[in-house]
Parts: sequence; structure tokens; C-alpha cells
Amino acid sequence: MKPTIYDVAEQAGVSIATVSKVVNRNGKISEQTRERITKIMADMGYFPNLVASALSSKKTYMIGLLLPDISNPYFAELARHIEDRAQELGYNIVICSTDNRMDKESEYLTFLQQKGVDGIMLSTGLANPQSLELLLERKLPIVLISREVPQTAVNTVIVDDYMGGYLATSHLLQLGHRDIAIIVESMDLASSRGRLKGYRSALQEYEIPYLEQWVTVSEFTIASGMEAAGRLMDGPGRPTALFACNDLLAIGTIQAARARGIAVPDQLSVVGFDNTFLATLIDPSLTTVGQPILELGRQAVDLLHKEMIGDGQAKQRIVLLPELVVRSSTASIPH
Amino acid sequence: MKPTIYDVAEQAGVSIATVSKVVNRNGKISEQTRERITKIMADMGYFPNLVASALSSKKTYMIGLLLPDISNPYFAELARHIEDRAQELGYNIVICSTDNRMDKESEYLTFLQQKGVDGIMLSTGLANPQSLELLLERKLPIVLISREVPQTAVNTVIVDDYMGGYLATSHLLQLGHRDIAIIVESMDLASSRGRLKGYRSALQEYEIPYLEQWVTVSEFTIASGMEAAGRLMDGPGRPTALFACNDLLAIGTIQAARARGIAVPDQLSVVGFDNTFLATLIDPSLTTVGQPILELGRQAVDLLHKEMIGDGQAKQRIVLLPELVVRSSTASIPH
DNA sequence: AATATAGAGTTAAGCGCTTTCCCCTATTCA
DNA sequence: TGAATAGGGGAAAGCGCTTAACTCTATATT
Repeated sequence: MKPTIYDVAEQAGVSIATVSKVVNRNGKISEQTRERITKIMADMGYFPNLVASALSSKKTYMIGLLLPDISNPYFAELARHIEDRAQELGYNIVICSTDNRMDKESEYLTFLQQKGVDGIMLSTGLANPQSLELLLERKLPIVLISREVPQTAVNTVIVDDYMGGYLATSHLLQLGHRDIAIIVESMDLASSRGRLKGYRSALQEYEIPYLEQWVTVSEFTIASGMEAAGRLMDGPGRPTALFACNDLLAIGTIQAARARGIAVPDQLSVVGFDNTFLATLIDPSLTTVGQPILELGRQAVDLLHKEMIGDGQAKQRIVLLPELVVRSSTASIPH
Repeated sequence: MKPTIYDVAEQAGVSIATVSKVVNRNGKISEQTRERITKIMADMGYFPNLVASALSSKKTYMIGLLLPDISNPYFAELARHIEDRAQELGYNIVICSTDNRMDKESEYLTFLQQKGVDGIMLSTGLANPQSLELLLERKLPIVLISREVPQTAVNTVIVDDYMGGYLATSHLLQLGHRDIAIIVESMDLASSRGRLKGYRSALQEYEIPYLEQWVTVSEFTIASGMEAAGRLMDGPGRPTALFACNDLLAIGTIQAARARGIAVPDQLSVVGFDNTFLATLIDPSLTTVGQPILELGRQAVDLLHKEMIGDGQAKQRIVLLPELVVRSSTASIPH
């Protein structure tokens, strides 16, 4: 049977309190006994039972990570960085793919709370403000990452979507494009609205009118990006450039263009968003707005950590700045 | 404060044992009290504390998932299917990216055991037989998925690598290729050895000699695939076809070819392995050996589940069969 | 009529830790 | 010399649940 703290205590001829203090390096223990007990623990192959420890200390050292879909490369990368940083701080990650569905989201949230996770990291688009409020009431540490929920006082780490949209569109404008379409993920997402706003701002700066007909809403997949881009291309007055609000959609766009014999970037410039590894994989390689995914993950974990250990200053919103990464999917408009 | 089982019991005027039985739907409780208590629980917003429950029942309803890297699309997809099935059965997944490093692997394994996970799913290449033995000794349910560890009596769900290698190579041979190179992931992996064996078998069947010079070992990334493929192409006597042991390597190969002005598939046919979504994304779309990833995930979870609930028959090894998916990266050799 | 049995609950002993007091001894200080 | 104090360790009360064993009725069995 696995040895418990009692076995160790007995073996060492001390109380379990003493052993506990050795394990947790707190309380006053002489150097000798500490070493003696440490050795005994090693000999017996003793490891503290973290479930029991969690029950009395209220700390499970687990973080719940809710995101739309772990098999989406953007979120997979993000998850990886979150996992790495969490591991450094001694936490494990429980993944929860919600598919942006409210029912899954609440189901997972209930579960996670029951399991006593120390904190929750939420990257799930349509985060239900109601369930969010509930969590906040329960004082459960939360950090929103990559997707924010406006009008809610909760720690948040995001990238400046407005600026991203602006950068992408300005780049196209500078290349001489005037007929620029945009595909957004979903108007329910604050991030989409921000990117769209950046798009409009850039247009305005160049005194180009904003046309509803060039704004398309799509799902999160390559296939639906293809379909949405197809609609734009087959419509009247084809755009010469297209800004897709994530790399998946941009890739769908390139594929749609290819299917129609429209050359990228010669006949159509395409800009993506996220700068996942897919961007360098597609041909032509994708010009895209780069998110500092690593930073995003690390900072979010650090913020959550602070809240979890009760180093809770005021809530904050950290906004990281995106960067345009120019590759081969954009070109100046032929005169 | 969050209500506990005591609060509910008091409110209902019964003992906590009764409440516990209502929660767990076991024991003998009259329909009336059951309903009454259920209502009280709902009114109070009571949810059982699963940490406490875990301490006494020894069940955490958590599964540890060890894999090389969650940001690798193959493993991300696999993880997603595992997560989905686990969720259906009431389990959560703790992800652990090991980078195929033994130190990370053991660190995570220790952690997971301390946290009392009910089972472990291992998809981590070089699984250290020693730590594996240790887990088996402790009677911790384990399932190996996608990567097997030979000579160890442990439940395993894999795909038939030998057959996959054979299918890929035969396809190329049928297209008339005779100079066929292969890039494997790492000779430490049983899967690599299996695929290589299939490659040899197919060659033998066509009475083509097996040449060491056409076997290259690479890492798991696109970049290293590019580099490995480059070595092959720049060497003397360029192959007319190449079998890459995963899609990432195949994509690296296509990029390496592109960089050298070698046309795929006209001057070089390329076959991948895994059939991740990347295969349809690259241009030309990739002919690849398709793994039934969904089935792999589901079966592995089901097998683990059986072991966890003690429905433990003999250990088994489930081998799923791969399927060749022909796309545009292969063509018959020009006469 | 006496006994067995099934039904509905209760009691209480854990599960393996953490943590707050508390105690004892040895040293230090005035 | 007596009191204060610091150091090292222990006792015991939880943490919130599960579960074996038990009690008490009410009904069925022979």
C-alpha cells in the first residue's frame, strides 16, 4: 500500500504534524529532524496525497482552461504556452473545449468548480456574462484571455484588436488597394468588433467609403472561410484585397481564390490574423497580423497566479500589441 | 459560504448519509425524501465538493493525458477526441506536454499520481519502460495510445504502422517509382520502426533493393522535415518519390522541393502519414496514410474506462487499420 | 403467532492531510 | 535568580464526503 503521512511519522517516531511541516517547509523544525525525515520519506517512497492536502488547504493546484476548441491551431498554441507557464508555477491544466456553446461552457464551469480548481482561464468567445458573474461572486480567480467580455470587471489579457484591424487594412491601403473586403468571425465577439473597427478607421483615414457589402461573417473553420470568400468573389465588383480575421479564414480565402483561378497576390491580396504556424505553410505564405501568443499565455497565467495567491491588486486589463508580419500573400495593386 | 452536505442535511432534517445517498443515487431512499432533498439542494445551490468526495471514494474523475506536444496538430486532434469521449463518461482531462523528454514525463507522472487521477493515457513517444512498470505496479489504469511500448503488458490502442508504411510505399511503387526515399521520425519509436518495416516489405515485393542512403531520420517539425528532405534531394541520385512518416515532415518536404524548384508531384511524389487537416491545406494537397484519429481516441478512452471501473479483463492491444488517402502530391513517374 | 425480510434512515469511523494552539526545554536578559 | 523568550515538537480539531454496520418499522412467510 502507498505509505501515508502516518507511516512516515511512525517510522520516524514523530507526530504527523512534524512530517507535514517538513513536507511543506513551514513551521519550526530542526535541521537534523528535517533531514532525517526527508530521508525516511525517500526511503519509503512517500509522496503526499494531494487530494487530502487539497481538502484541508483548499488548494488543488489545478487551473481550468476553457477554450472553443483545442484542435484549432491558434488555441492549441495558446494552450501550450499556458501549460508551460502553469507547470513552472506548479499548476496543472484541465482542458475544456466548449465549441462556443453555452451549454458546454456552463457544464464545464460547474464541473471545474466542484473539482475545486484554484482558478479559471477563459478564452471562450461568447462567455456568458451571467455565468461569469456567478464565478466572480464565488470569488473564484478568473482571467479572460484573448477574448474579452466588455463591461465586466475581470482580469483580462488580450491583444489590441482595433490596432490589428487597422494595421492590416492600412497595409493594404498603402499597397494601393481601394476595394477591400473583410471576413469576420462572429459579430458576437468583442475581438471581431474591434478588428472591424480598425478596418473602418483605416478606410476613413484614406477617405474610402465603408461598404456593408464587403463585410462578411463566417464561422471559425477553413471551409466556412472558403465559402464566405467565395461569396465575396462571386459577387458584383470583386475586391482586390481581403482581410480575414484569422489565419484559418485567410487560408480558406486563398483556397477559394485558387479554385476560381484568381491569383494570390497578383489578383487578390490576402491578410490574415494570428500568425499561427499555418501562415508559413500555405502557398503563398500569408501576410498576417501577428499575435504575441507566448506573451499572451504567460501573462495570463501570471495574472491568474497573482489572484490565486491572493496578491490581488485591482483587476486589470493587459493589452498586448500586435505586429504586422508581411509575407507573400499581399502585393501592390497593378496600375 | 458554499453550502455543504451538512447544511443540506440540517435543512432537510435528515442525516448527511441520507443526503449523500440522494446525491449518488444509491442506497435505499424513499421517492418522497429523494425529491424533497433534491429540491432543497437546488434551492440552496448545493453542489457536492468533489475533492472531499475523491478523498473518501478514491475517485477523482480525472484522466492524465501525456503527449509530446499539444500544439502539434495531430496530437491536438487526438486530444480533442479524447476529451470529448471522456467528458461523455464524466471525466476531465489534464494535459501534459512532455516534448518527448524523460524528465518532463516523470515529473508529470509523479504529479498526476499525487493528484490521484483515475487513469493515465500515454501517447508519449519514448515512454520510459521503467516509469511505466512503476505505474503498473501501483495498479494505476493506463492506456497507451498511438505509440506503443513493446514487451510491456499494458492496454494499447494503435494504428497498424507496418500496414501504413506498406500502403504508402506500394502506392508509390504502383505509380512506377523505383527510387523511393523515406524520412522517419525517430528510430526510438516503435511506430517509426513499423512504418519502415512496411516500406521495406513493399520494396521487397517489387524486388527493389533497400538502400540505407535513402533512409533519413528527422525531428517532429516542419523545419526539420525540410532539412532532412533537403539532404536527400541534394545528395547524389535524387529519389523520384518520398515517403514521410508524418504530415509535418511531408509538408517540410514539399517546401524543400519548392525551394529548389523541384515540382511536386511531377518531379517528386510525396506521401505523408496521419491525414491531419494540414494535408488538404498544402498545395499540392497531400496524399497521405489516414489514421482513424477519432476512433483511436474513443477506443482508448473506452478501454481506459473499463480498466478504471474495474471491468478489467485481460489487457489488450487494439490495432486500427490505416487507409491510404490519395490526393495530388503523388503522380506516376514520367516514362 | 413467531420469525424472517425488506425498506428507510442513522451512526460513526474513516479518507490523508493542514493548522491552530499548546507544551516543554534551554537560553538570554536584567 | 527569576522571568521572558525562542526553538522544537505534539495534540487534536477540522476539511466535506463515503460507507459499513446498525436500528427500527412495517410487511410477508410459514
